[in-house]
Amino acid sequence: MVNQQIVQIFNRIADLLEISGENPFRVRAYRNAARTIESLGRNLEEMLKNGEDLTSLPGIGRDLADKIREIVETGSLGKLVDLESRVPPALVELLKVEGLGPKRIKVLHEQLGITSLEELQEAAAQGKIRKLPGFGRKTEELILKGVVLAKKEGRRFRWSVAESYVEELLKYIKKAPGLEKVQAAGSFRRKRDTVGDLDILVTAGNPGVVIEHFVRFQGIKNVISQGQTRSTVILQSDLQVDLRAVDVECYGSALHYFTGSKAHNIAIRAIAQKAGLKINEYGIFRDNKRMGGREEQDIFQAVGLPFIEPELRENRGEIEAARAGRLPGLITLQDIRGDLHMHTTWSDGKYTVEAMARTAAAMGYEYIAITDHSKRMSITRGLDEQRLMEQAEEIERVREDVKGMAILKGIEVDILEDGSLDLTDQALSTLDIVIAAIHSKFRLSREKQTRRILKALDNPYVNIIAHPTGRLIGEREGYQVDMERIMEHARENGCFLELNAQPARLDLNDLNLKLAHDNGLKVAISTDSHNSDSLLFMRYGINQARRGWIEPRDVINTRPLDKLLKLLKR
DNA sequence: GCCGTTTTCGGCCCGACTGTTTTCAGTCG
Repeated sequence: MVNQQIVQIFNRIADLLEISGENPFRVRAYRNAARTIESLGRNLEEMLKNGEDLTSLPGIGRDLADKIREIVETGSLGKLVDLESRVPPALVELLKVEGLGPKRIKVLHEQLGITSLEELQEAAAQGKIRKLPGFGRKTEELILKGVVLAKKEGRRFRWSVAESYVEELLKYIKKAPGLEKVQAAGSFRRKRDTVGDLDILVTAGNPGVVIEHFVRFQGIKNVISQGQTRSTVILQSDLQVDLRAVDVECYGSALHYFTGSKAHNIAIRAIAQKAGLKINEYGIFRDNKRMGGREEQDIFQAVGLPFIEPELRENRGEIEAARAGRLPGLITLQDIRGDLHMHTTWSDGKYTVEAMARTAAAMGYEYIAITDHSKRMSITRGLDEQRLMEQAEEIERVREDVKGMAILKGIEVDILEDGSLDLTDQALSTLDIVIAAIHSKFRLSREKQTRRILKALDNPYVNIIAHPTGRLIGEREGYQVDMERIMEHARENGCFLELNAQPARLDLNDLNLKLAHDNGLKVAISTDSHNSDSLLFMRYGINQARRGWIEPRDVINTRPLDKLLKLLKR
């Protein structure tokens, strides 16, 4: 929590400094520090308590370390209070308007006294803005449109949703005359759980023709810009799409550049710079002589590094790991041997045990676990001890019918408010696998919620904690827990955490997965399927796992059945 | 405000697009 608070304060300071026309590099320093903290995976408050030196963190020097200490100790920051007293805080929201940066906001504020989106909209509607120096009719129109978008700003699309747009768009773009290559880059290629906009890279003999074709896509609401090598449009869904066209000779360098992340690119370029090289989207240059850039690999080669998978490119240690020859061998879909979390008609699933087993067999799995809800989840017709026994009989029958598929008897048992479980130990003892999950009382304090899960982990039959933070992407924050403590306790008890592969959950997230990877805690990647189609959600889980540096050995359901069963015996 | 096996000062990624300029500033990614 403290980390997130610090991230917010630093980003806010950066915004305020930017508007007041401060040195842009100082602004960047605050943003860099915020990004470092965001992807830290460790609690700054605890680091301070342990007497650790925060200036060893990248982008954090003496000054920012002191400011972090001030926030931890007092809950606020004098510098922010001071800035907010000098700059109207509402001006910050004007930065969200497309086309408005610090300079123009300054003019709008000084000349027209504008301090909020509403006032901006009013001034634009009254035609006051076009009269300002450096502004004109077009800018005013852009602002009017931008204000509307800014008011619903912050919207990100789940990766799985973005994927459907990408498929449709690529299919259309491929019809462009003279098109050579087309590839979605950006956060989509890095497989982030959410995508803010789409970056699409093309190569073509005549890029102008491809861009002409692109802006005529029927799903477009608004064309923001259209040039010879790039174009930006807004789709009906408000998803922004940036198309960039380069020569095929530049494909590799452009792909690296447009894949990002920004932080990763900056770090790579800094290395190149020290070696006397210049890297941009057109290639690698030494003294204006082009050294390569046709393949993405050329970029890494130029800075003396092995290829780094797109999912790792967040400047979260991948460059150091690459240099040390310690990049993870990332998991792939082919490594998965079974699915350990799914529901059937016994609770809120739509398909029978047999139907799920047959679909899993067709996918080439060796095993599945049937894990319906327990009785507390009455809305799902959760199982009590009696129905659990009846289900066991059915599972045994299906085992006979579906040869070659091991069907584990399991449960997704509710963790009650006090950390006890919703079924008796006697009932749990009859099962092959026990997944415990929180479905109620999301708003307990961090301490209580943590203890609740720690206690569940102490039950001798629990193997896995399902969707460990309970977040629903874009809908609900996760519940507050001390993830480091939970992971430590899980590891000590021979338990595992789940990476729930539902596209709306993807819980654990990438940072927590990396924490698990770094601490030697194994995870289960499971689809939590409620119908047989969603067994295919496994690939979303794999995407997320790769972002979290997860290797096959970090995952229990990459094991053959006998090894898996050993792991499930605590 | 950060950073340094060329540097403790003087750098900090860099090019495209737009609009309002008459040669470029502002913004964006």
